[in-house]
Amino acid sequence: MTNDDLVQLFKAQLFSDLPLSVLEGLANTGFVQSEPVDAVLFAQGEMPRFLHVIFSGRVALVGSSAARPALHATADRAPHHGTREAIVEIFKGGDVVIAPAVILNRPYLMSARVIETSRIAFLPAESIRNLINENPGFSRATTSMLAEHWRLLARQLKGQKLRSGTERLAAYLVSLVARQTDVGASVELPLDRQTMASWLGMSPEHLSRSIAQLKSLGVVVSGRRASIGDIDRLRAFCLDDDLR
Amino acid sequence: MTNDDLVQLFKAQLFSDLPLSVLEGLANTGFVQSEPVDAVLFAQGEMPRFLHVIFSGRVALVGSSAARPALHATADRAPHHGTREAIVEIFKGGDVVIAPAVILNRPYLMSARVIETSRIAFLPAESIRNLINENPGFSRATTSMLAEHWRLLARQLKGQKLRSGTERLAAYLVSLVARQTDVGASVELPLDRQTMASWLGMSPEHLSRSIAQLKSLGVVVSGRRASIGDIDRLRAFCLDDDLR
DNA sequence: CGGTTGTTTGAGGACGTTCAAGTACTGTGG
DNA sequence: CCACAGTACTTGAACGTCCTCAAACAACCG
Repeated sequence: MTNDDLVQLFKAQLFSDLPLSVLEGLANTGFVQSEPVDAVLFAQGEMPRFLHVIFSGRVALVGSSAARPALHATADRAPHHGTREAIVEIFKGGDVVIAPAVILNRPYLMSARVIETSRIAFLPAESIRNLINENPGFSRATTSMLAEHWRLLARQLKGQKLRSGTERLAAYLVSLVARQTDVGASVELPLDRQTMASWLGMSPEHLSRSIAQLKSLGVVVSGRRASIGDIDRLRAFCLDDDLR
Repeated sequence: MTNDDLVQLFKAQLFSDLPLSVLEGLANTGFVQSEPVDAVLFAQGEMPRFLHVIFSGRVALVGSSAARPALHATADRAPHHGTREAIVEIFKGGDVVIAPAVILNRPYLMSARVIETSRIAFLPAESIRNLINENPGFSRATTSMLAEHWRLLARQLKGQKLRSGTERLAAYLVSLVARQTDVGASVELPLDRQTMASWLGMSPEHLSRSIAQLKSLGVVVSGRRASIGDIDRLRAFCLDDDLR
């Protein structure tokens, strides 16, 4: 691992309180690698071997299951794909990809797939578990991170249960704007439509129509740019009681 | 807090590694109380004042939002309720009710409502945060607990995104059977239909119909008893790849 | 026994998906 | 630069799922 990599690692929230010597020790047990789109970091059911720290790019957590056996079993008419998939979470630079499985040393509940070329550090699961046991500061940092992540998921689940598809899209746009520092109206969408649809929990077609619907609220989306006429109207529409 | 309460506290996973003296200290900062059905432990948006440990009974985490403003604004026809609600998680004896907000000292994302008369310990948030900082063992225990909880939610979210309502019901029944030690066919449903429906993310009416659908798979539900003819068939139906 | 509450059933409608076709957008080789 | 894929996105129509509203039952409690 180069010195530059060490700096990157340091920048990740989780490691930023670690004394340099400890961080170096940790870094030496791992390695850094570039991963192309569609690379699979790990698959649902596998035992975790590494904790993945994303330096740049984006990685999606994907849940999948076999396509349904059909209630009124109509013979074996195998459809073209055979699996249903849904993106459950998306991680980006500075994030750590699912500590829970690593910490508990239990099989992954989901797969991780690179959706934007990424540089990723692979830290051996064992090193991480040891560090948690031996370094109280790191243990506390982990606690905070997990608590944050829990809240992310909880917010997701809440949205999934009580917002419609179009409302979720609106909420997503609002969250993008919030993250941007630039004042107002125009945001860059970091995801393509397919990914976005899966992440928002709807079909790509429906996403398209949802976008069309939001036009009546002054939102225009074209390619990867979204311009928002009146953010407050959007906020009202998606029932944004989002708490930090 | 009585001695008996102390034992109960000790039984909760989270505290079972704590030295008795420390546990006593913690217990002395808090109190125990019985709460009737419909009691609200805390509301969405509030700052956490206590960590709640459930000794017995059941508590639901409820997300809520104002009812939608309607896209094609058809005047102000206020419906009878005005809020949409969804149960996001259900906790029972031995569980700790949402550590994340307490740990991070941030407003609750959801409300907690008692759905079955409960005995609950209230431990001051401040005591918990101090304990995490001062006691590495407790910090580690917290880490494990949060990791577990993350996985619970992740499983939920996954199910929500790629299972149909009826499939979720089937999965729920399967999970109930798994938890039971008694061999086979009959399970007691711990929730009433309303709560169950909300928890499974559907309307009570739809739950009713889903139950009816499962009859063709050999499941008979009547009142609070469900008898399952062939568990493996159920498992297959709901695409049960559930990993522990 | 009537009132209250909780579950079921039925009909109609909203939301969302699928399949199929059409329309950009991209890069490639001529 | 243009024609040509190939891919992504949009649009349309038909269907399914799930929700709402209203009414019928059922069970419980005074």
